[in-house]
Amino acid sequence: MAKELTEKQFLKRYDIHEFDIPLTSVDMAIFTIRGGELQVLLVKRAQHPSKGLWALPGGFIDLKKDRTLSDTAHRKLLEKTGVDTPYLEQVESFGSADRDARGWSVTVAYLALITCDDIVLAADESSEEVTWMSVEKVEQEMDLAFDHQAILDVCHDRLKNKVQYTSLPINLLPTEFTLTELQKTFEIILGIPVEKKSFRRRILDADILEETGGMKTGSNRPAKLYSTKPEGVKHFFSRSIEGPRR
Amino acid sequence: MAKELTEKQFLKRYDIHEFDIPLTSVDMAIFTIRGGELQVLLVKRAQHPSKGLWALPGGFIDLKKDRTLSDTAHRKLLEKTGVDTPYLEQVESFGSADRDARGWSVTVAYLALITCDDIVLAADESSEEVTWMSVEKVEQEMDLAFDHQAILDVCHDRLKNKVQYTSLPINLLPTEFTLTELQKTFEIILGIPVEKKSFRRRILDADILEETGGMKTGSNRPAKLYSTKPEGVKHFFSRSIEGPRR
DNA sequence: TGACATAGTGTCTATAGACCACTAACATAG
DNA sequence: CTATGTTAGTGGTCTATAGACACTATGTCA
Repeated sequence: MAKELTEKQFLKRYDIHEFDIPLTSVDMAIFTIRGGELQVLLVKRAQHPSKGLWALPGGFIDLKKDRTLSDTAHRKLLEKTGVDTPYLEQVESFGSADRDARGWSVTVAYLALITCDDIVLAADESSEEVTWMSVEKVEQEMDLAFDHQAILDVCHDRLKNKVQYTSLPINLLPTEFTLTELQKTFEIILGIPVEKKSFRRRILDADILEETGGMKTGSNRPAKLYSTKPEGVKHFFSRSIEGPRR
Repeated sequence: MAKELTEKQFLKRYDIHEFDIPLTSVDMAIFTIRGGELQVLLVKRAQHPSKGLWALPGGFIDLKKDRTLSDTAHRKLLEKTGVDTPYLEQVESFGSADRDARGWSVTVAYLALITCDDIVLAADESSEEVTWMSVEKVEQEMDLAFDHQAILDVCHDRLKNKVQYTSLPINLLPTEFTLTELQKTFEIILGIPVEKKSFRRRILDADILEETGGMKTGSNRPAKLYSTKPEGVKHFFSRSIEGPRR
C-alpha cells in the first residue's frame, strides 16, 4: 500500500498532479483516560510528507479490504490499538487543496473511545512509533502533521459536547465501574466539577446501568459496581449537564 | 468536467479500476419551506449511472476552482439555486465499494437551508431537470439514485434534531418575519404543534431577534416583524422543544 | 473503638417549558 | 358606525428536572 512508498514513488504511482480527483483518507482521534487525564493516540510519521511529526493515526482506504468507510476506521483502530469497536463515530470530513503536500486531499475524521487497559499499543507491523499524549498538552504545545491539530480540536469539541447530554464516557471505562469513577471520567472530559447527587440521579434515572452485585473495596466504604445494560449504551438526557451555577 | 462524459469515456478517462483510491464527491440536501411543507431540491440524472432517476444535487470536487470542501458545496448550491450561503452545514460522509456503480466512492453530504423566494431554479448551464419535492413524499414513495435516500434521511434527521435546540429555521424565512411565521416553520419541520407562549418566550429570551419596527398587516391584528440580530444567527437553547405532553 | 475517608441520600430551590385562558387590535360585513 | 371574526400577544399556574448542600452509612486502619 501507499504507506511503503517514498514520496517520489508515490507521486509516480498515482501521478497525482494529473488527477482531478482528490486523495481520500481516514484519520482518527482515539481517546482514552490515563493518569487522570484525557489522552489521545499519536503516531510519528515515518514517511514524507511531515516526516518525523506526530500525527493522528489514519491512512488510505484499502479498496480491496474495506467495503465501507467505517470498515477502514475499524481496521485502523485495530491496527493501532489491537482492539475494536468500543465506540466509534464519524465526526467530520476535512478537504482542501493545501492540507496535504501531495495535493488536493480529503480526510474523514473518526472519534474512538477505548478503555485504557484494553490497549496493546502499536500492534502495527510497520513498527511506527506510537504513543499516548495528553490532549491538553497536544493542543497547547504540539505541532501535529497536516491539519491534524484542527481535526483533533473538532473531535475534542465533539466529545465535550456529547458528554453534556449522553452517557458516552461509559466507553472509556472497563466493563465494571463505580459511579464515582464514572463521575470522575465526566469531570475529566468536561474540565469542571460535577455535582454528585445530580450526577447519580441522572445516570440512574436514565436506566442504562445495572448493578453487577460486586463491590469495589478500598480503605473506606465499598462502592457498588455497575455495568451497562445490554441494550442501551448511549442514552440521551433531557438536559445537558449544567455544572455549578455560582 | 466529468458530467459531460458517458460512462465509457468516464471510465476510460479515470481508468477507475486501476486506481486504488476512491472517487470523492459532494452531495447536498437543500431544504426550503414551500406550500406549508418541507421540500428538498432534486435533480434528474442526465448521465449514467442511475440515468433518469432523481438525485440530490452534487458533483465532483473541482480541483482548480475549489480550495476547500465547503467551496465545492457553495459552488454547487450556487449552480443549482442561484443563491449562496444562507445556511450550509456539513453532515456526514458516506463511502463504500458499492454505493456507485463506477466503483469505490466517497461523498460528503451537506445540508443547506434557503428561503423559498430567493430561488432562481436551475441556473445550471447543463439544463438538467431540477425540482422541489416534498420531503415526506420523497422518503415514502420515491426511489432516489445511489444511496441518496439514506443521505436524505440522515440530513433530515439532523435538521429535525437541530431544530429542537437551535434557532436554525430562521434560515428558511425571508429577512423579515413574524413570530407566528417562525413558529409555523418550527412546526412544519418538527411535525408537531408547538405551544405559542413557550415558543415566544424561548425565542425572545434567546435574544437573537430584533423588531424591525414594521408590522405585517392582514385582515386582523397586525403582527410585529422581526429580523435576526447581526451577531447571532443560530443560538442554543438550554432545553429542547418538548411539545405537548399529552 | 474512634478517626478518617469515601459512598450514598433527603430535601430544598431555581429554572424553563407546558398549559390555557385571557386581553388587544386590526379588517370587514351589515 | 358598531358587531363580529380572526389572529397577535400576555398573565399566571403547574410541573419536571437539575443544582446545592448538609446529612447519614459503611468500610479500613491506627
